[in-house]
Amino acid sequence: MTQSSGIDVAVSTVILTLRRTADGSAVLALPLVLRTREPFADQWALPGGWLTAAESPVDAAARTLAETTGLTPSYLEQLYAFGAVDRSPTRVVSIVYWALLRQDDVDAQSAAHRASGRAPENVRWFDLDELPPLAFDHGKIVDYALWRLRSKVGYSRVAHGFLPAEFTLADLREAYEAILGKHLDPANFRRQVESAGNLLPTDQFRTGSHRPARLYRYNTDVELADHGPLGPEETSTR
Amino acid sequence: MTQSSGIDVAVSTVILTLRRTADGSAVLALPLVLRTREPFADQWALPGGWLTAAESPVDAAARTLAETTGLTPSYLEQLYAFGAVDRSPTRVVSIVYWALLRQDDVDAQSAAHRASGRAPENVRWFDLDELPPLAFDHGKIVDYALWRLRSKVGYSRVAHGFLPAEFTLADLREAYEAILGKHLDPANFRRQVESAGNLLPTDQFRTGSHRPARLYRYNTDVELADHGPLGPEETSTR
DNA sequence: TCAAAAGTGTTGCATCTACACCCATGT
DNA sequence: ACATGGGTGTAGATGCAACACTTTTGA
Repeated sequence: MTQSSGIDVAVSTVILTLRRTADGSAVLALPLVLRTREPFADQWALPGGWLTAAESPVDAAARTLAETTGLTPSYLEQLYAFGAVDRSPTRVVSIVYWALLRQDDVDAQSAAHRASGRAPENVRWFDLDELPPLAFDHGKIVDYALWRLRSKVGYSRVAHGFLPAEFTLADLREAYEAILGKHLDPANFRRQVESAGNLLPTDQFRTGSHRPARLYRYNTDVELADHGPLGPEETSTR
Repeated sequence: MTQSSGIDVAVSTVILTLRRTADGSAVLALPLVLRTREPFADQWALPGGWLTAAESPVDAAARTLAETTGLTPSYLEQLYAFGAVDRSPTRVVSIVYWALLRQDDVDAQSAAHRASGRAPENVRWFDLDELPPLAFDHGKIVDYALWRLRSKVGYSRVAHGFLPAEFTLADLREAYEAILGKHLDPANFRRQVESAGNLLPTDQFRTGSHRPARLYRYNTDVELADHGPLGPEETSTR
């Protein structure tokens, strides 16, 4: 016997990464799924699925994320539980997560998909400034995820979730600039992140353009984000 | 036909207020409900109930809050959706809210209950430092609610949710001190809240002790808290 | 007149911002 | 050699913590 009969529980995820554009700049991008059935057939929606009896919401988010992109996120956190009565023709409560993917992971996976010819047909990546109209209340949900990302980038290390293991300060600054949508002073940016103490300088340098830039790693002793007393069971970082 | 069969959706709320202790200081307090049936019979738990098909989660939170305390909250916001498989013997996803009640509202309601003799038998208010062991994962949930309150008091006006319409700066500072658990410099506190521009001075003064203190009101043009792009449908303030 | 809280002034320290400047490399 | 991004130095503005000080009331 169920106590809240007639209410289904779904899990969806706003999956964000940085895409390198043709002109060399970086923009936020996310994958959407083309719906094949009603309601909202033939419209784009966030990846997700029903919560099953045997898995926790965060596991369901990771599972549907893997099914959509073939990848494991570098950051995954609950965003909000949406449950307005009229948000879907049937009564659905959606527990929504937001995730960050590493740029290089996405590139590798895209290349593998192209090579094998087995890329999922109904999944497409969209730049954030070219989003189509979304099914359900998913447009509002994406806005909220971006707001959370922008709020959190100021006081935590979430921006690192977009970058590979080793990166230059210019890479990191570019991620911040793409998230915040404004330019940052390279000199001041350097001092800020250095004094935060989360970065470990390596002996490697990236060459190729002009003066070589030192490569840094994360100090993995420090968590990617402060998630309060909930701990890593509820907010996964890699 | 349900898609996520066997999963029930519950709504619970961490309801916080400031209690005036015998020695004149202020402490955080919250109401708990003594469970009458299994699981966790005879243990204290957060107020709540099942989400019904016809109401949104925030409405359900406001409803169960009214049933428990007879009151309307001055602040109500979603905290987190808890859904670990093993958090209850049956599969339950709990959408948890946190709410603030005005001190004077609680006092008035308590007096009314005492006068009428109809106070709910199985509801009791506990000071935060004297909480009993809680049912389910509700102890962890209370910890998280406190963490959110303490994080949010720094950059928003949530502390005002504890106070009546007119209050002195000492009242407001006392609320901050109870939330943060430390003393604040009265001079610097005054300058901070004055420069924030959220307070409207009145012509009234509170007399009785020593030098009379000016009474202030909230500037209701400014929302109690910045809740991002979700808007007041999802986060209610009064 | 004295204790205590209300309210104001001031100083010093830390941080942020803007921008000038030097460094090292590919072309 | 020079353009370009990497990296350092520094002066001014801003914000905050600490604390001395004045004001106003009740007792």
